[in-house]
Amino acid sequence: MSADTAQIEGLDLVELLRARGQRVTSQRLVILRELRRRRLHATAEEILEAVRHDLPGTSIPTVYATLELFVELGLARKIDAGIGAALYDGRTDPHQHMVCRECGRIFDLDGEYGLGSLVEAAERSGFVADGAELVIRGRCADCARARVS
Amino acid sequence: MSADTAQIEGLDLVELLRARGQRVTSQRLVILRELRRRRLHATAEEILEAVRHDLPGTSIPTVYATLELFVELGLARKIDAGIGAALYDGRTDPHQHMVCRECGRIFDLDGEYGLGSLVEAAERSGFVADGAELVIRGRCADCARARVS
DNA sequence: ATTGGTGCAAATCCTTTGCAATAGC
DNA sequence: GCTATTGCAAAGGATTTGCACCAAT
Repeated sequence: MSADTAQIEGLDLVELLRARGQRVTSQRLVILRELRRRRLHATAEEILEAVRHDLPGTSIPTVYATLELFVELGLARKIDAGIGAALYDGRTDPHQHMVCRECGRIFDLDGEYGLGSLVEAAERSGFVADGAELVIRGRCADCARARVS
Repeated sequence: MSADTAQIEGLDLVELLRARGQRVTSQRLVILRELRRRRLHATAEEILEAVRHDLPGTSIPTVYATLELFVELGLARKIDAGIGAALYDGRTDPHQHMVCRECGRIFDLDGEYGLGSLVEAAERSGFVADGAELVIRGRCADCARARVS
């Protein structure tokens, strides 16, 4: 992997890895770039597919390991949307998710709103929270419209 | 299955099934009773284990089908806690869940708190919500204590 | 008598593991 | 050179499917 690729594409990642004494590999750089390029959340399989062009021969265990590493590093979120596979999300700012029961698409819901008070209630019970993930289910605007007409 | 079992154990279930033209089977009655007896949420496998005494020969596909039916009927909630298996919860009143990253136990968090405003925000975007499930992750009181000392 | 439910076995899907080869440090 | 990472193949675990039999209506 060339030095300039690292400098252009994955500055924070390189720093984080160095700080932990972990290695900077092309798989890690390319997978992070792909994750960030997407607007929508992706499954490990989708990332593998997308990355195949730049990194032929990449394997699915590597994709899983890399995505889990990113979650640990705070570079990604793992979303359990209740569709078969886990989704990985390059957005790390506070936002939640809406899953359409009909078309299966997943939408972002920006902002924190009242989530804080639930987490506070959790902490009042002695639980030390370090993450909260809300999944709202229902029908997306498109599917709701189609159903009425 | 005897008539009185149905009357004692599963009144609402019987009515719901009749209304939909579905059959009242001993599996459905026993699995619902078991789900309601538990305080903690159970996996399909745990329900199967617990039900084996009253219903020898019950199969895991039946347990899954029955639990999914209950979710559809509003008699149970399915919780995707991010531990391998799905959990089924006989409590249907509003409450959320806390998952301990260390011991893996799952705790109830009662009340609605601010969840409503997030769901309202979802609806403002055109999404028609019919369910919301929050999973808070972190360390439970016991594990947090053990770690400090 | 009909046909919806069930049990069984096997398939499928997602994710993880073991191990030899490779590449980053 | 040392050892973390990788790729491969295979295992593992959860859930679903296909189909013949049974039991509720």
